[in-house]
Amino acid sequence: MGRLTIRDIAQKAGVSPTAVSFALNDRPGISADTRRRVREIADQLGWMPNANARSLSLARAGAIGLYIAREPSSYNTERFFFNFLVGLQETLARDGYDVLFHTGAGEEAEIRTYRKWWRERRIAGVVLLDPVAADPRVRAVRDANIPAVVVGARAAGLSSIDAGEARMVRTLAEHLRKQGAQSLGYVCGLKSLLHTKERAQALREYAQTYGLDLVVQGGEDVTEAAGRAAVFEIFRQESVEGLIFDNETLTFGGIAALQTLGLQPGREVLVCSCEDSPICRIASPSITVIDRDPADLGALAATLVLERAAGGRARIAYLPEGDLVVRASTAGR
Amino acid sequence: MGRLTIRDIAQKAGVSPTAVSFALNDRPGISADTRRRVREIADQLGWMPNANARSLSLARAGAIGLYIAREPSSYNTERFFFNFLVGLQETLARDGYDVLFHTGAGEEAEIRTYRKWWRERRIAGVVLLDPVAADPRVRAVRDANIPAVVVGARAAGLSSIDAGEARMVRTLAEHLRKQGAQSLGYVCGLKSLLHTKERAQALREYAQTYGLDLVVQGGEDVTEAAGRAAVFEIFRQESVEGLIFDNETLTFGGIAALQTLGLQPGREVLVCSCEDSPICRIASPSITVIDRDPADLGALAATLVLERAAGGRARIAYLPEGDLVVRASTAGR
DNA sequence: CTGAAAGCGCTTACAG
DNA sequence: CTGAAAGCGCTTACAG
Repeated sequence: MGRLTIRDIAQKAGVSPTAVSFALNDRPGISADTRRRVREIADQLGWMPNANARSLSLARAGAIGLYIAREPSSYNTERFFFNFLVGLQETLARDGYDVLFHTGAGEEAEIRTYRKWWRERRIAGVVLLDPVAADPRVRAVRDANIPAVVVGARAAGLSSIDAGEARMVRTLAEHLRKQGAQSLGYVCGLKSLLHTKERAQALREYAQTYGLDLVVQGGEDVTEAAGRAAVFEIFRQESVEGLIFDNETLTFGGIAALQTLGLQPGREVLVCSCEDSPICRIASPSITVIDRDPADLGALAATLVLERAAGGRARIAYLPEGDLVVRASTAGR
Repeated sequence: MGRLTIRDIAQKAGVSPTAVSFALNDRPGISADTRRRVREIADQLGWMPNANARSLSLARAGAIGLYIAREPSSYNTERFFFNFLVGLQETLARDGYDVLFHTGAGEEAEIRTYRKWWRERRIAGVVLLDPVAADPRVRAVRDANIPAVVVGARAAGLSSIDAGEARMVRTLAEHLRKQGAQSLGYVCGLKSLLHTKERAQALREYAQTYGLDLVVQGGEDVTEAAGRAAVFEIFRQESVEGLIFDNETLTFGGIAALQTLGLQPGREVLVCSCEDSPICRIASPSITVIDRDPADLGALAATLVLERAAGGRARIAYLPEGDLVVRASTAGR
């Protein structure tokens, strides 16, 4: 049974390969009886269509590309990427698509990879993560006509997901203010990322509206060392009463810094994170967060990119707002 | 240029498609001049071989399957799976292979998926994670003749990786004993997993050799709640001086429990984890661990499965021993 | 309702 | 050194 093909089934059923193909693909023009017989034989023999032959005939690529162009240090702790990948994969699978997943060095390699995948007819589209200003990837995929969805930024001609960054940090800032913080610090991860800029901008507007002080720090890295350094830097200049961190890794670095400075997180300085993770529940103090499952974002990205690959118009989708989960780190002053 | 093929290049170069194929694949029988001209035209036109046509012709599957059959709760915090995946992918890529990655429900679905992938000629082999006793997957892949590597257990006829579990927990136990612990607790994750059994067995032997007390707890789950519950259970029965946790998630749950019990981790009770993660560095107390990068394990798995897929004999590989990283959580009694 | 034939884009013996 | 032909395993107009 090494090389089981449609011909073998045809022979055994006493019909032509064409008939087998039609029967197995539920196309009209086959008698119910023949259809059933063919099906039974195929099942019994354990036949499954050769994926390459099928894709070649149909001129259909069976995967969506996902390329993560970050240093390992920046996804070591964050649960984001893996959960995103899982959500993406599971939703793609419902339509019979797989994810073609690579990690590697920056932008140029990423663009080269997309082009290669596309020309080799391996992908039906791509999902772009971590958009930056004037993102060269956007132009590259548009020029190459690769269906794409951008996660977290709009781009003319491509589908995109608005993850509600501004709204999210506003929710956190509002919470901190109501808990008594009159001055805020925002510790960001990579300032080249658009979502970082959006968050900073939204916080500036919020601070202005309510007459709060705001200082923005960090932006070079997403390690805990970066979080720690940012907090030291903030408190070298002035004393803030509430801190917002881009993710859990930065948050834990920041908390360590506060403790070194002799400031009690959760009372003297309120702390919250834009990214949840189980570790935020069990840390002490436990961390106030916005609860969004990256898998939902991945699922939404899957839906959008498949729509686009199927010829649908580019559109913007909105990620539902996450819940504010209040924990000990913002217990109050 | 929508559908660029070998014929187009042939036409432009004034040779036959055969010649193009030979030139591009570095096969003998083509003049150096023709070869160069064909290459130039292909590059200039941006031609890349259609992956499906190529695989179909060569009867070569271009991917290795990886299926993770765990609940999301058990990979949320652990960095293991994602880092393993990255290491696997990067090493496979060097030989032009991709990883076909799925997550999903248990055993039966996993086996069904392997069979399907194999019959569809999508994979050249599989990597089996989380082996259990009398693992039905081992039999399934062996019966189906699917080249496979088992990560963490030996299986006749399949390649496997010995990750040195026994040695690792012995190193930790030795460290705890030297820091003054006379009684040990081992908090395991899923007791169905073989590596859990190996660790427990090695610890029992070690305890016997040195006349230490040993209690084994947990085994139902790998959440922080499970870690907490296990520690409460241990101290309800007796008082141990050193604790070994299967991973960082359990560790943090256990630390929370110790604090609730009024026991100071790192002094009254020494704590260490079999799995490192950046969070272990910045927690307080920071956690003593064995430092092994799951990406290395993934890379080794890639090497083994490709060897096997290429017709090599099944063999056992040994993961190099990780370093003991001593931190505050075992400062001493 | 069914079959013979061509095609998807490659690779590879087989003649020249 | 080079080309015409067959084949990989499917799908799909096109005749009957």
